[in-house]
Amino acid sequence: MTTATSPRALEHPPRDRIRLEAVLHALSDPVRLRIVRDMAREGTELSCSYFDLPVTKSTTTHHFRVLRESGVIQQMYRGTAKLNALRGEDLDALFPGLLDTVLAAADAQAARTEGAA
Amino acid sequence: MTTATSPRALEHPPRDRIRLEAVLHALSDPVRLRIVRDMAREGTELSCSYFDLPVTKSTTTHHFRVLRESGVIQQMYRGTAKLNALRGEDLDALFPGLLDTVLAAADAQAARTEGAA
DNA sequence: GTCAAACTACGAGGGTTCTCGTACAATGGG
DNA sequence: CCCATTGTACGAGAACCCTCGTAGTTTGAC
Repeated sequence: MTTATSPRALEHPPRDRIRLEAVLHALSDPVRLRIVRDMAREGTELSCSYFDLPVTKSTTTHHFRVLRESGVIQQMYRGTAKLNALRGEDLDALFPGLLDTVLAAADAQAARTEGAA
Repeated sequence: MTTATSPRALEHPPRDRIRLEAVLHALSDPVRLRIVRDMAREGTELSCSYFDLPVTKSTTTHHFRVLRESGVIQQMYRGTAKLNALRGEDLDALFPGLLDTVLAAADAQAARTEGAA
């Protein structure tokens, strides 16, 4: 039984322990990069079930955990759902422009591959 | 026996086959990120033996191959040495600003960790 | 209390990665 | 030709990662 104030706690790295290598690794997986792109496009907190990913729910949980433990996203429970948000401020303070540049690169690559289809 | 024009050929992905995920993955390893930072700092072609890495030569060869096959660097033989250069133009054409942003992020992180020492 | 929805935990399989040691090839100098 | 230098190839071990299925937990609705 957990305390009433934080029913289910989730471990997040503090800002000063976010490592660039871990962020790059988190973003180097196609499924996770897609998740991050979706989150950036919507701009608001999204539940895990919002995403229509080509993997099972178990694998989805795994990817969200990698994103959280690397410091890319923040997660919090709300009822049975789990809300996800990009840690844009933290990332921009540590690595200015990195997230935006990667997102732009992903958009550019998507435009190229879609255009070739 | 190879042709005289290209004594030892090395496979490089053409520009349009460089994938963002592969680039991010290549940069997500500490040893490789360090190699890329050194290359960017020197700005000129460097031989593999220039780098003083905390791994054996075999492992060094492995990391340079990952960098080459992901499209981050270009390699060519020159005598017994092998010269390495960043594919800055290709990367910038595909993913504008990505390399510089990652390098700046790596510098920022290095400054923080060194400052704390 | 019962039930469905949302997500997690655990374990496992299969693949990839990082690392190394040893043995080998290619080049250039004496 | 002999040899030092530079890097490669191959194999192997340990670790990690992505994926899944099954079973379980937490929450909110009825």
